[in-house]
Parts: sequence; structure tokens; C-alpha cells
Amino acid sequence: MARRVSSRDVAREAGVSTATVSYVLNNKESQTISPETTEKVLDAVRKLGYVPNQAAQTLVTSRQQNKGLSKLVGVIIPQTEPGKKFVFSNPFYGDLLSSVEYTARINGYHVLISGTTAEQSYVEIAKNRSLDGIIIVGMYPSSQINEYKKLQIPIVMVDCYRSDHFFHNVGVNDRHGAYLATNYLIEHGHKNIAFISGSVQDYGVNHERLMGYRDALEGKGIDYSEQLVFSGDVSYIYGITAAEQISQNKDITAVFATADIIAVGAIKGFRKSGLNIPKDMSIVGFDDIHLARLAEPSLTTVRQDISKKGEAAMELIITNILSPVMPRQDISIPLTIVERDSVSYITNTDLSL
Amino acid sequence: MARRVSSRDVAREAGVSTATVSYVLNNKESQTISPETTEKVLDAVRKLGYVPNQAAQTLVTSRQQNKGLSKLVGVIIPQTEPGKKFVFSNPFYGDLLSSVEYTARINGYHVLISGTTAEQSYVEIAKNRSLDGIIIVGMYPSSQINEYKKLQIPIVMVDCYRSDHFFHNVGVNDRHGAYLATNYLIEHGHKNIAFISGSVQDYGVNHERLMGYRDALEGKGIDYSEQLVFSGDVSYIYGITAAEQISQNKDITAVFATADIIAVGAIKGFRKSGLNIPKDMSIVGFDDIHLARLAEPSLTTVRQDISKKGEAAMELIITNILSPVMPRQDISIPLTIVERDSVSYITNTDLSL
DNA sequence: CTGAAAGCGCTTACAG
DNA sequence: CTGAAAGCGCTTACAG
Repeated sequence: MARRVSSRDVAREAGVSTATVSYVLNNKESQTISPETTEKVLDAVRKLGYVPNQAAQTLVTSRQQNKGLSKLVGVIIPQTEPGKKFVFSNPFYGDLLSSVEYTARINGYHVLISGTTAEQSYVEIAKNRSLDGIIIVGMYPSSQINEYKKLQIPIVMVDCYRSDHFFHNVGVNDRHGAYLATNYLIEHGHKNIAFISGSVQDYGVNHERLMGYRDALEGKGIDYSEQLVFSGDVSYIYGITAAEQISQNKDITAVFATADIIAVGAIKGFRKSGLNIPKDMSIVGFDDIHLARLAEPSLTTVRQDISKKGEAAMELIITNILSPVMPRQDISIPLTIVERDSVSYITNTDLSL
Repeated sequence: MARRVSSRDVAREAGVSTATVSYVLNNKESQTISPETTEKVLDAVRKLGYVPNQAAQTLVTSRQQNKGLSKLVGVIIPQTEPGKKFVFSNPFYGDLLSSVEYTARINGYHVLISGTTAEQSYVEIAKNRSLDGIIIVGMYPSSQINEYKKLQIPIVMVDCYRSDHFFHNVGVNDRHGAYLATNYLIEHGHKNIAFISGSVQDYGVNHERLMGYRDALEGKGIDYSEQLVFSGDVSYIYGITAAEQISQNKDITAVFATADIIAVGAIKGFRKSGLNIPKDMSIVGFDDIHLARLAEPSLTTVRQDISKKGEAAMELIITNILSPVMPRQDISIPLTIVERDSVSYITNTDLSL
């Protein structure tokens, strides 16, 4: 491999010192360089095709702060199991990563993606690469999260519900989103609304969404009943199963499914049971995945701006790199209802029964 | 930020020189270190939680070769437009990236993802980060590809058809895949088989797939007719449109769609036209996206092992880093037919007409 | 306004 | 078997 062009080559070409080259390229306000010298250096840079060596820059700036050393931000995406591949098939991660990368790039940063191996913790990777910050997506065991605290670099958690809030957070207000969905159904005249979700823990996304569902019912003076809560796993199959169970209960006229994939399964399940969507059963989902638009009927759902999420996360990192004493931030990305064809009005509830 | 533990700290703790620390950690066969010393160093490393500084390593190894300097491999994913976000929503890229990253990781490499900005070409990024190799996914303008040649580092192109083959290549045999799909339909008794695809260029994926379609027809002595070729864009919508056109031609009993998304649209289109799938019309797709399994009926399609693709690409890079004089490689990932419910037999073609 | 020099944290001939 | 020393390519006080 041909030796790379260094700042010394540029200095020689321009007839100046490497210090001057550095001053020109980093235009420090502390140093003023004459226009002529600046021009000479820039010409030499162009002529030789000089690109600074980031490794050298990282090394030399390791003593200072408020700058970012490596201009590298790590992104941690959930893995099926530690040391294995990512659970990346979910298009959500692709969209998120895309906006994370874009926001990094226009700010002069790059993105390192990496899972962890049995032999190497992410903390080691962060040290080894002199990461300027880390974005952690999804839920992880507390032990792992605690490790990161030692790192003393900006860290943003995305979509992570935890009891202790040590790092910055970016997420959606799941409770509010569930409220929106449920309330939408109520405003369409529905009263007996089933709730279908993955497993509901004491905290976490589904817990929040269940709370939002209850908020909406309560807001309209409708009694909450555990009978209407169906919880399994986040899958198409479970959507079918839940729908078949729900079909047994003739009072139920609507369903809020906490994930589109469940909702789409439910559509299938209801159809199997001979119910027409939306005439006999209204459904609202959550996520607005690609499939939501293609479903038959197309699915009314709660949409989050994934792009904004990634942008917010990376902006938080960068802001925090620049001002290390910044207080912890909690950012909530707005949610909106996307109206499609899976919900119908019930005008005369009593008569229709 | 607390000063990091350096090899000097380790050396001091172990009562040896930094050279010895380096020898122990990199266990060079050229240097033999006594077991006692090795033990002392390793103890110190553990005690202090020492992690080598990659920037320093990259910098110092910049004079040697056959090693990889930065242990960093760049991955270029298609962007909507230069300087913008990735076209990442396609789950394909997520799967690919996942296996690329995994393969890198278990080999001691990391993955840098980055698009390009107007102000900064990827060549600059590669130099700046001392990238050890690059994986380029998809098609790019020749001018851009030519830029990369200067870089003198291993480069693998994934799914890229080009007239000049300068870099390593990883892809699928699209022609063979199309042959498999078409032949599958022929073996189910179909003779009038329509071909639906995105725009067909003089070279590229769709061109190859059209060739494979023709191969299969020819292999069974069936005449090729341009009347049966429908080409628009790779979208659900176009699938609907094409299906509606095809419904006009009562001779056609089967369709090979070169993308599942088109095939799923076609299912919808045929249903609109009152045709039953697979009784009145058989369909085979290509890709095996998530949707293929969920479609009604589920879609028979050609599947590629995306994971293998990423693995092969990264392995090629790493092999080439270790042996820089390696000849150009061309790797084709196997394709298989996934049989589902969208194809039926035609036993008595003549009678059925 | 510009340059000489030190130093970031490593690795590797070379000497012993 | 181990260490002193040079050097990778930068940046930044400091001196002038």
C-alpha cells in the first residue's frame, strides 16, 4: 500500500510547518494565519489529496475534553443472544440506524455498529475505540447497563424502560399512544374494547400501553375489565389466536392491538371466525409498519416518527459531547393516529346488540 | 473524563517495560516471554482493566502491511440521494448488515457504516479512518466506483452488476433463480407464464432474471413472447396494475414476479379481477420477504440466504487483508425455491381452456 | 503571524 | 528473555 500523504508532505509542499497546516485546517480562533499562507496550504492539500489521519487525531486529542476524541459514536442494537447476530430483521432498526447515521454524518461523526462477544464486553470496545458516545437501543439487563456507567461518556438509551434513569432517554410516550388509540375507538362509539399485547411486565412498553388504554377508558367513564385484556407474544400467530378467543365474546366490538403485527394477525383471526372488519369489529394497531398499509383492510394505527427518534438520540449525544456537564435529558417523540380502513362507527350501540 | 489506563500503567504495575506488555498481549512468535513475566503482565492488565488504545495501534501499524491497520471495515448502503439517509427500510439491508457485523466481530474487526456527504467523498472517509476494507452494497455510478480503485484496499461489491469487474463480488445467480422459479411453474403444467419485474436494463438484476425466465422456457421448448413481459417498477402498486393487465389475457395461467412485493401486489390485483389464487392463477415471487409468508395465499418464492451473503462478503475482505495479493473472487450464494400455497398444478391444459 | 518541540499510546527492530 | 529508543501523524502550548 502506497504511503499515505501526511501533514508533513503538505507542509513541505506549501513551504510551511506542520503546525501551520494544522492551524489552517482546524481554523482555531486562537491562531490567526495570513490569507496568503492559508491559500498556500489549501492548495497543497488539494494538490496532494491530503486527508488527516483520524487515528493520530484521536491519539493526540486524548488529553483534552469537550471535543470528542474519535468522532465515533457506538450504536448497540438488540441481539438474539449475546455474541450472536442482531435482531435486525425488524425494519424499525434500519430506519432508526439510518437517521442516526445521517445525523452523525452531517455533524462530522461516524457510527460504529457492534454487538458484543463473549470475550469482549462493549465497555472494552468503547475504550478501545475511544468512542465519544453510545446509543443503546432497546432493553438490556441491568448488569450490562451498569457497566456502562464507568465509561464516563454521553450515553443515550432509546426505547428503554428502566426503574433507574441514569442516562439520557429517547422514546415515545407509549402510554399516551395507547390513550390515543383507545380514545379513537371510544370516539367511534365503541365501549367494549379488547386489549391485545405481548407479555405485560411490571414496567416496560406493554405496561405503559395498558395504562394508556385504561386512561382512555377512565376518561370516558368506561369500566376497565381484565376479561378484555389478552396478552401473549408479539406475533402474527398470537394475533390470530387472540382474535379467535375474542370472537367468543359477542359484546366486544373493537380491539386495540399494541403492535401492528398482532393487529394484522387479528384481522386474519377475525376473518376466520366469520367477522367482517371493520363492520363487525374495529381494530387499531401500533407502530405503522409497512404491512399496516398493505393489510386488508388497511390498518388504522399509531405511528411514531422513527427518523426523529434517531435524530434526537444522536443530537443528544453530540450536544453532550460539547457540553459534558449537561443534565440528563428525557425526550419523547410525538405519536399520531394514522386513519385507515379498520375502524367503523357504532352509532346506536344499544340497538345494534 | 478520568485518564485512561495505558500500557505504561500496566508496565509499571507489573514491573516490566511497555515493550514487554506489548509482547505479552500480542504474543508474537518472534518474541518469547517467560511464563512468570507473562503472568505478572496479565495480572496487571486484569487489575487495572487495561484495554489497548486502537488509535495508537492504528497509528503505529501504519507502516506495516498484511495486518489491517484500523480493524475497521466500512459498509456502504444505498442512499436515497447522495448525502441523505439510507434506503434502509428494506429489511434486506438489516439482515445483511447483521451478518456482516457478526462475521467482522468474531474476527476481531468492527464495522463503520456511513453514507457520503456532499463535502466528503467515501474515499476521504476511508483514508481518514484508515479503513482496512470496504463492502459496497447495491448499484452505484461508475464514477464513484472508479474513485475507490485508488484506495488500494480490499473491496467487495454485493449485488452489483457491472461491465467491468475490478473488485470482489458477492451476489446471487439471479439468472439461475429466475430459471428455478419459471421451471417450477412449467413443471406444474404451466405454459403461458407472464414475467413481471421492475425496469429491465441492458444489464442488472432484472435483465438477468429475464434471461433465466427465457432459459427455462427454452429448456422446455416453450416459445418466448414479449407479450408476456410486464415491466414497471418494484412496488406493490405495480403488482396490482400488472395483474389487472394480465387478467385480460385468458391464456395466461401463471406469473413469475421478480420481487415478492410485486407478487403480493399481483395477488391483490388478480383478486380484484375475480381470479382465485392459485386455482385460476399461479404465482411465484423472488426474495422471500417477511410478507411472503403472511400473504393470502402464502407465496411460493425464490429465497436467498442473506446471512450467507454478508458472511461471504466479510470473509472475503478479511482473507484479502491477510493476503493482499489474492486474486479477484466471485461468489454466488445459493438460491432455493420455498414452496407455499400460490401455485397449483394444471394437469390437462388443453381441456381446461 | 509562524515554527520548534513535546507528547498522545502504542509496536518493533535492535541491542544486550 | 527483556528493555531503551525511535517513530507512526497529528495538535498545542510556548517562544519568538
